Order: sequence, then C-alpha cells, then structure tokens
Amino acid sequence: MKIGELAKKSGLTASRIRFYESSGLLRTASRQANGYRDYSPDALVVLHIITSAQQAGFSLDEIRNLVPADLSQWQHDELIGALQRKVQDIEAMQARLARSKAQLIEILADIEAKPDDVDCASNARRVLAQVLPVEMKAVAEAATRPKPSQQGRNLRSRRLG
Amino acid sequence: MKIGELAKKSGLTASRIRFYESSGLLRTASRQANGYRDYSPDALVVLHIITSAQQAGFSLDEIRNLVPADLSQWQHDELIGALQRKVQDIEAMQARLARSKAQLIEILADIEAKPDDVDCASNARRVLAQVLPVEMKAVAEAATRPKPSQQGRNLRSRRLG
DNA sequence: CTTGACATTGAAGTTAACTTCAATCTTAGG
DNA sequence: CCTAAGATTGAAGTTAACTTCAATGTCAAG
Repeated sequence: MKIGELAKKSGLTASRIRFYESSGLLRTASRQANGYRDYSPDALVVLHIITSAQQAGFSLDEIRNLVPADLSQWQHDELIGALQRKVQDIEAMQARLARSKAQLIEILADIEAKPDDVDCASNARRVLAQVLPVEMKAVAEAATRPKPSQQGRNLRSRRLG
Repeated sequence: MKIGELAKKSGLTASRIRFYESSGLLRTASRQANGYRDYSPDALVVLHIITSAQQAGFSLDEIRNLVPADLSQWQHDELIGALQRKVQDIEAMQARLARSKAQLIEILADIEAKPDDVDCASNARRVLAQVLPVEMKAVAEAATRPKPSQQGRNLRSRRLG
C-alpha cells in the first residue's frame, strides 16, 4: 500500500509517517518502481504500537529503544522479561490506585460532612496537596518509566533538576 | 523566602520558577523592598502540585485551568466535583488494569509453555500489538484527560489526527 | 495530452516548556 | 570599599515532535 492509504488507515498524516521513518522509528519502507513507498499491512501495527506508546508518555527516543525497528527481531527472553516487568508495573499501579482512591473517598466524606462552615481555603490546599501528587504521580511514573535495566550509557534528560 | 531558597527546596531552577510566574501558573510573588521576589512556604506546595500534574501528563495550559493561580479561590462544589471525577477515573483505570494484567499473564503462559519451537516473529507481533496499546493507553488517557466538562471554547490541539 | 490527485525531497516553520545570556542591581563578608 | 553570590529583566536559544513549503515527479481519467 502507498503512504496515503496507510495514512488514512492509521489516522496519521503522511508527513508524520515519513517523519517516523526518517527518525528511525519505522524501518525504511520498500519502494515501488516509481520511487513511491510501499507498505505491508504490518506497518499499520507498528504505527499503532508507536502511537500507543506515545500516548502512554514514552518519548520517541524511548520508543526507539523499546521497539526495535524490526519487529521480528525480538528475543524470546527479552520479550518475557518485558512482559513480566509490565505485570509488575501494573501491580504497583493497582496498589497505589487503591490507596489513592481510599484517600479521596475519605477526603470527600470529610468535606461533605461539614458543608460550608469550614475554611475553604485551607481545605482546598490540603486536598490539592493530596489529590494531585498521589495517584497522578504514580500513574505517570509507571507509565513513562523508560526501561528498567539495560543500556547504562546514553544519559537521558532528567525531568526535574 | 527568596527565589534561590525556594528553588533549592523545590528542586526546580529559579529560571523555571520565574517562567511559571510569567506564564501565569504561579500568582505574582510579592516583592521585598529591593525588588526581590518574596515567597511564602505555600509556594512550595503549589510548585509541587504543578510538577506532579505535569508528570501525570498535563500540559501547563491544562494545569492553568485545573489549578487557578490563587489556591484559596477554589469553590466548594467544584472541588467536590473534581474529587468525584477523580475517583471515577481511578475506578476506570483499575478496571482496565485488571483486564490488561489478566491478558499479560495469559500471554506469558502461552509463551512459556512452548519455549523455542514457536515462530518468534509472529509471537512478538501478536504480543506487542496487545501489550503496548492496552494498558499503556488506558493509563495515559486517564492521566492526561484535560478536564471533563466546562470550558467549551478554547479548542485544544488533538494529539492524533 | 492535460489536468488533478498524490508522491518525492530537503529545508524551514511551529509550539511547548524551558534554559541561557547579557546587562544591571543588591547585599553580606573580608 | 570591594568582591562575589545571588537577584532583576527582556530577549534569544534549545529540544522534541511535528507540519508546512516549494519545487518537482507520477499517473489515472476525461
């Protein structure tokens, strides 16, 4: 299939697909006689993986490391390791979510118990300090964690510094 | 406290703090006689909220809407609404995580049952198509959802075309 | 055989979220 | 008093992730 069709099917722009190829996320597409890129249906899967990972907070750089351009290159053991880590991630997130939810419900009960008579400002501050950091942070950290072990070189930019 | 101290305590750079102020995330700090910014300990809390929200995938623009510069301005009802939506978010994520985990474990069992004799490429493709999209997407969507109702104008940039 | 839709390329433009710079001011310490 | 650390400002620079542009090529349809 040509790039236009792939674009339509994937919901991405052709320019974006070309950009992914040029930045090494997609392995160089084979060409038709005229020079047009020629994609197999597999490309659709790869694109979906890339955009999903992006939505989960991975940078293209991280995705490049996570999903080697050649899909079929994955090593059995690496694969299993990745899956197992993913399960652990999920378990950790579940635990944190459970705690967060309990906290939120407690706070809600607090607030609803005393409608108007309580100082709203301090309440707000207390609540916000709890709500936002806790489960959002947990989620974000779990979701964006680049890759546990492996590749010691390649210093990555800290988000906070 | 002066900006340097706040920077040290928050772990952010002074320039970043000034940037947040100039872009309306932090309410304009009061000034000492000499013109130096003067922060109350509250500023530390606000900064923490901002960076936490950021880590959860909110853009500064979204944070601006979510956390009005003046912490004490929050309305009782709005607050409760926000908290309740947060609980719902958490519940939705928990559900999706549970499903994702079950799927992952199933896949792991599949793979480990037949060590080497199965075509690794197709296995990899099947797995990746499952793993990455499912729970990562769920997490990301829940975490980055801007704000359910309210503010109809202010069209925001779609992430995917 | 010409039009129009779609393809190619490299280069330049865009937005978010900062950082860095340069020039100037304030202030505590030796 | 002088110096060095830290404060101020506006403006310019940086990186990621794309998009837009311009100039040109391909091809099916009328």
